[in-house]
Amino acid sequence: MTDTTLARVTRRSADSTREAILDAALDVFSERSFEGATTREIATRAGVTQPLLNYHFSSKDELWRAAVDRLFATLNDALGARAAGLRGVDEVTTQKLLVREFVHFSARYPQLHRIITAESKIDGPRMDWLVERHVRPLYEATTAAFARLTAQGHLPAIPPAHLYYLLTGAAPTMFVLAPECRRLSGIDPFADDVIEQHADAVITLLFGS
Amino acid sequence: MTDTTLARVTRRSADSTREAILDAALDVFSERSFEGATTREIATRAGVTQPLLNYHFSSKDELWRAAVDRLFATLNDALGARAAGLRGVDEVTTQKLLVREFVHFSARYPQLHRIITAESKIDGPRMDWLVERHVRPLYEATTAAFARLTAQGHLPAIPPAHLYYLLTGAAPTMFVLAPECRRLSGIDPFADDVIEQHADAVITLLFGS
DNA sequence: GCGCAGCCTGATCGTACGATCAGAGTCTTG
DNA sequence: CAAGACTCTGATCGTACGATCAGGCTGCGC
Repeated sequence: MTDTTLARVTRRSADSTREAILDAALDVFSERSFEGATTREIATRAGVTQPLLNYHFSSKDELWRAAVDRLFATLNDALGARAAGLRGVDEVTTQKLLVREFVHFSARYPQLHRIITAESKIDGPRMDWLVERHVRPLYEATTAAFARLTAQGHLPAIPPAHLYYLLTGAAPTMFVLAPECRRLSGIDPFADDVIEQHADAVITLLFGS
Repeated sequence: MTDTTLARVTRRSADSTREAILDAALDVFSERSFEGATTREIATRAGVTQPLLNYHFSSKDELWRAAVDRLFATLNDALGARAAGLRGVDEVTTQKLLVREFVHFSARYPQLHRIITAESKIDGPRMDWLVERHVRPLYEATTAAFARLTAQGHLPAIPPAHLYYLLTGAAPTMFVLAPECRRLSGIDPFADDVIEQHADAVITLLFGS
């Protein structure tokens, strides 16, 4: 038992270091973009030394991919769990609640949209990877649902691709620009009631109620 | 006359160099963010050598400010001219057309939102400058108009600050993520009819028609 | 047409970047 | 308890950054 415990402690220590690095990497990459982020700042925020990043991840590029992978896994878990709990519910209600979940996730992890925005500006290899590996599945599922809802008259007659970019623009921007928002309006976008109000607003805009 | 002409030619040559540098700077800053943009790449795109940037602009920081100043001047000119042409028209129609103008501007200069997004992520000195100098006047004017239209029942009952971030998120995102959009949907967001369709969509969402 | 001011370039400065490497410390295994 | 693997650090590599500086070129004013 002693051995197992100690083994666990050791392994957990290494794993928690990896997690701390990924947390810090996600923050710094989302704040400074890939080129502007420095491995030294990520290391400092994670409370480790800079060469350790190259020990756990072979390069800055791979660290970025690992951080993004984990973020999208969290998103897919959240949306998947929400959808699983709504089995049998009609599609309009389901989609409204999924949009609400998406707004909440955007508030919890504004890094998602910061990173997508930063990378999608240029047609680089990281954008290739990001779009094909993570964004496309979400895009296909979302636009398919939008097309069905529009056909049923539950959404305005707007092409699905446009609706997709209206949603992915409208939902997270207040949280992505949170420092600006606080300064301009005095509102803290991350307050629970503000998040809820924003989700209401997005749903009202899209579904009309 | 010869003297004047020649003097003008000389001066215009220098001015056009400045303009070329500002054009390139706007592109590179918007693509790579401030830290990720290199003065060498800006110089290359402008067709000049790198030290020339420090000749015309004292530092990378000041070059950034000059490029942003010019961009916001263009935006304010566009919105001002549109509003001036609508004197006497009722406010609902005016605001719809201003939103349309804003969508068109976002398509013409996606750099605006790329830069705002990049800088507003962190509370740095450039964000201070950007918000107080350029964003706040637009925010105040927009939210004031939204409050009036909501009171008159022309906009859904959503707090003006939320409406502001819904608009500034929904309108430009398709153009900001243009490379991604092309890849995901095959649609070129910068095609004239797509821009028009997107403007229609934004207005439909906000005003319900 | 000569000198001078304005526009621009090549060379180079100090600094900070990502990455590498040898080795220290720690814990498991035999 | 000795050997070895895993985790982590300090020192340092070559490179690319922003900025500076001395000097060349062009074209106008005297």
